[in-house]
Amino acid sequence: MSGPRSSSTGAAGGQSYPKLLVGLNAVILAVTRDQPRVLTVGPQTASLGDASAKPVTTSRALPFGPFDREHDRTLELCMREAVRKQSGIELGYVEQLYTFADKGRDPREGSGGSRVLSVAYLALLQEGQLAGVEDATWEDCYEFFPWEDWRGGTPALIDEIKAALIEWSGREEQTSGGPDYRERIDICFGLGDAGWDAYQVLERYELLYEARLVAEYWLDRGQSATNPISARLGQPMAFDHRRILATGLGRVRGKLRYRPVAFELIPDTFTLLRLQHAVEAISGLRSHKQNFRRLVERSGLVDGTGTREAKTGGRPAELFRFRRAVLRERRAPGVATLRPPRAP
Amino acid sequence: MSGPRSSSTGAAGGQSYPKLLVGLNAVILAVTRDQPRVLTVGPQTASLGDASAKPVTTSRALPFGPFDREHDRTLELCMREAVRKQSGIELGYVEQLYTFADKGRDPREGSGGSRVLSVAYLALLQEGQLAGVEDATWEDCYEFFPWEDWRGGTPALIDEIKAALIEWSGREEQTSGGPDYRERIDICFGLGDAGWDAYQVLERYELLYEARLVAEYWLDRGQSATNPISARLGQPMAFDHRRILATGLGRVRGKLRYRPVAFELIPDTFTLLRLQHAVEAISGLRSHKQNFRRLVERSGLVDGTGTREAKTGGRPAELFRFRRAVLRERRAPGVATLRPPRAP
DNA sequence: TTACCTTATACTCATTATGAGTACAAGTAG
DNA sequence: CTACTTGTACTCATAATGAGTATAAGGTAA
Repeated sequence: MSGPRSSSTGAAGGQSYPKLLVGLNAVILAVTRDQPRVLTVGPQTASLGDASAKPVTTSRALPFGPFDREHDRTLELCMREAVRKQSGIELGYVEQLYTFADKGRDPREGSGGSRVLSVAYLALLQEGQLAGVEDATWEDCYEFFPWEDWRGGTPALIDEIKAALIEWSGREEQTSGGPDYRERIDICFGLGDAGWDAYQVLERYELLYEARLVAEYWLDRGQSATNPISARLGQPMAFDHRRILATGLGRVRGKLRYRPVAFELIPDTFTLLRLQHAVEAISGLRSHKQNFRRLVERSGLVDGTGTREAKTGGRPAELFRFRRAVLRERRAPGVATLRPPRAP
Repeated sequence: MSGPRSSSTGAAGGQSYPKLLVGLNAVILAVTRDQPRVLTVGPQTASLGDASAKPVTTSRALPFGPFDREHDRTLELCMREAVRKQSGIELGYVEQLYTFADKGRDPREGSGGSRVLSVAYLALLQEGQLAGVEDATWEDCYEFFPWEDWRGGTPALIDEIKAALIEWSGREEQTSGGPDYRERIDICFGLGDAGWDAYQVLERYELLYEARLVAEYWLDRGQSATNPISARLGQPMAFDHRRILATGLGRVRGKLRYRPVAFELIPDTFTLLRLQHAVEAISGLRSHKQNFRRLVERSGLVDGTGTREAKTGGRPAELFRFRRAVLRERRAPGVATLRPPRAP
């Protein structure tokens, strides 16, 4: 691989701006068969430490592309174009997610000192628009974050994670007299009375990384994980893509609460159960069916179409449609509360 | 001003990444004397259209600096350092805001085709930590967004803005048979039953820009504003900095609702009224004093200190302190509801 | 056909949250 | 003392929420 040449410095307006490499990443989420999916490409060869070492793991990556400052008027357009080229998908709902530029985040930086800055975007795709995926595949989000799926109750993994984290924090405090990791552990994994906060996906991943439990910690250092739990903490992704995915998942979960983004994930016409399942898939939480219905209907976000779904094995459900006009009438609310049921 | 040289293209990992200029911006917010403030530098000379034209207006800019990929491990550290150098301020609470790279957003791009990408950060500063500002000044946020301050009831400006927007949308529809701007106007400025949504600062600014009402629309095109209302729509800022500030203000307002960020704006020890005033300053809305107190106390976010404030012209108020431990106990809530009082 | 399965939808009920007040407490200024 | 200021405690109606029970409307198997 040819290293990037030494960068020149552009002078503009009396300020000097060192140049660096700018790329784009896309976290493209969808829900199919009631599971949350993320579009991935690959397998990527994740190289160890510096670029000269030989590849070790193959893992999936998020779709990415260079930012083409010649042809693209905006970052978002460039990203849409890159995704279309890479996977054949035409994106709908898109928002900017985060910009990543930490040193060492991309092994392709090598030791040449070059730097890769990535602007990550989040996109939501309606089920039914998922055709035409070319060199990409849809993966279950919870393959990468098994501890984030609480739809079947508290995942068994959670206790193991807690134990491993507490053990780690104990060791840390002995050596460095370190900060109170205990508080962070409590907050992230809901040990106190706080309970589980679905929103904090990134905080949890970062804590697991710091605690050296996820595979990426070791991959980034050219080693392999020693702790037996690591193998059970989900698939690693290429580069820092699992961190980016965590950022994206956390973002949608948060937004579900106060913006009607759930409708970006389902077809234009849907039953309330389908809407509910989409929300549950993303949030990783179950909700009370009757109350969910009440919430959605009262919010004025949907219009009944009068038609009903055929052949469902039970009473046929009415089909609804998202009512855009609501945005004008009330403060556009979300359709999720994201609270796990409280203990009795 | 010397134009940037033509950029070279770095090849990494088989991908080619065109280089471009990367800068950082900081939206630094604080509350002093119950007013929301933003730290600005300048005056900047905003040049017209391309770089060769002569400057026309002097306006304030957000603190900025180049991203130094040699010395800075992360974007955030670089930004903290740049702010320290430019203003002497040591930042506390910081979060990444948005990355801006639209073509033409920075006149320094000139016609040479170079491109400036800025990563903007949001920082909140506690009152009392504001000393030592060197080449920078604190400006009232509402100098830039006079229509965003509803603490004294609906601003008179709002009706004028609505009228101007409706007039514009009418003209637009005639010429281009355009989309229904009316709906956007309704949503942004609360014409329907939706009422005012404090959160949508950016959406409103962008609508005003599109409608050619704010000065920047004309400055960006090397002309001066024709509509008489433009002069009353607040101070313009350099480049696209008013848009960045709008993004920042909208972000904090949103976050007030669901995270305890208000405490980042006030001293460690405070009366509830001071907390309330900080929230009101940022949100631009008044709240009911007794209910605000109830909300804050019940949320468990604060601890009384037993001591009380001296010499206040009335009954002395108890001093409180933010209770970090709450983060462990419950889902960390905000201390604002951001609803304007409903009409009776 | 009926019994029984499924899923959908309606309604109830207790608890809590919210918006809008009133009442009273504890200081200062005259 | 009285008037005025700001702080704090309560009340009360209404709305939102969590957790059920009951009933409706389709299927299929005996």
